[in-house]
Amino acid sequence: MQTSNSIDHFFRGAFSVDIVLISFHNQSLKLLLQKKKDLPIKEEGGLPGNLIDPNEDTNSAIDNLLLSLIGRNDIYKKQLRTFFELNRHPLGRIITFAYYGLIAFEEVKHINSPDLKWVHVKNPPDLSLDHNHILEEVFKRFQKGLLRHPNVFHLLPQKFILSDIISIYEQTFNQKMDLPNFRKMILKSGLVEPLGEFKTSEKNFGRPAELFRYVKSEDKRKLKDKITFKFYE
Amino acid sequence: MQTSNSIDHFFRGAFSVDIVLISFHNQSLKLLLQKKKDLPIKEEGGLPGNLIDPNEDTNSAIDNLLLSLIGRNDIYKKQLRTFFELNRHPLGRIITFAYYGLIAFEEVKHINSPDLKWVHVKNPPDLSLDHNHILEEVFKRFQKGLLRHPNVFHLLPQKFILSDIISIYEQTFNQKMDLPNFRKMILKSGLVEPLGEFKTSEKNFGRPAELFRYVKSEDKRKLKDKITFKFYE
DNA sequence: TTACCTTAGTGTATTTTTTACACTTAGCCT
DNA sequence: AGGCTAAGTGTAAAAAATACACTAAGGTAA
Repeated sequence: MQTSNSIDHFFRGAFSVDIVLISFHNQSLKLLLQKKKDLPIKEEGGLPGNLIDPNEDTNSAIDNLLLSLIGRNDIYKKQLRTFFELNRHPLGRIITFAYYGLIAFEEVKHINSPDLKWVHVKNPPDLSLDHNHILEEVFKRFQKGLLRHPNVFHLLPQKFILSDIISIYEQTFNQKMDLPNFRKMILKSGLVEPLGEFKTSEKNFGRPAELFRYVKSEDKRKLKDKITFKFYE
Repeated sequence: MQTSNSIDHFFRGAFSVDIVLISFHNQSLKLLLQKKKDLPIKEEGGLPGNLIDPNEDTNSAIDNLLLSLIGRNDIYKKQLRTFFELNRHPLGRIITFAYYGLIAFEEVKHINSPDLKWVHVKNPPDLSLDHNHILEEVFKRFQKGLLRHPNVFHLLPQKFILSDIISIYEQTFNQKMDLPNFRKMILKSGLVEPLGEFKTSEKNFGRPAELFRYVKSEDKRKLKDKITFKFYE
């Protein structure tokens, strides 16, 4: 601790928010990237982000960022951790709050800015600053989230088919799942409800799949410790 | 984003580290508190902490803090999250990195500073700033850690008895555990090894318990998804 | 010495959950 | 009609979690 006349010395840091926005489209997990012109950065851009005004609340900073990106901020989002390495930013000591957000692609498919681009989450280009590192870390948390919480549903439209869920899990964890057993599990969990409507696949073959909707459980607490997907191999 | 001539505006924040240091002594979970004189604070003190120099790495800040508190920094510790509410600190915008550390009591029982005090972790006094809130959050993470990782062992001496483990879990989760089944579980996990030595309880009655030691598993990865203690009632 | 209290530790039968995998169904295509 | 594909059902076996009776090793007190 310092005496009060040197205390100003400590107030020389800045904050930012960055978001890993994930969506699911065409059977693949997407990530939103943004080109930035006003920083010494790589061509491809990086994670969307903004500096935070010292008088601005962090939550309002992420809300404003989302608003500017996709026109809304009522999506599923979560602050994951802070990146604070001393030299992560060329402008000085900037620590960043990394968020991730999940959104159904149909909600954002209209956005059309030359600065924004969806890429496959599993092989992103070189990103600016330490954003590849941030992405990596956040992706791990995304994985954990999928294992312990009913987060998939934020990536799916209102009406979805069970094999979309399976597809997301298989992609996220790079593993094949056993269809019959997954089905029983998800059905037994009470998280989904069949709608009696069916949908033929885009490829136009195979048995049409039934559509389901997500049922929010009254008892989230129980859920958290109950949902434990397990994979083999 | 701002133009470069106004960028200084953003560099007005400070950082600190705070630690929730937990130990286990006399069948109860303890927490280390520190009295601070140089801040507008409550009598009882708060979590031990320090401001971080803008040029100092966060990890080195926590290491130095630990060194000053207990004379060593090679203990189990983990950065949990950042607390960043706008008005959490009267001196200005200070965000804090909250760590927790686990240590066997015998390693720290010698420390004897008038500023430091161990209290029962479950009913702490009023702490300065938002430290009660931080403690609450960190304690939740401590609980999760106990469920998913072999963290108990950091609270125990080299040689311990199985009922100490049980005691820690029962206290942490406020629940009675089934001794016989717990035993099978922990034994099957391969995390402990019997030493053939025995210890009569302090109360001097009941069958003497066997001493065990912790065996670090080669395969931590498997552990993480394997250990899932469950409680009843 | 014996009866009895306390805590440590074992054994086992039952229930529940997980896993493996064969089989059926519903569509389209040729 | 036969074959392909993907959706969906059924079931049996294996593994894990749970309940709980019982044995063991001390101490204390009559």
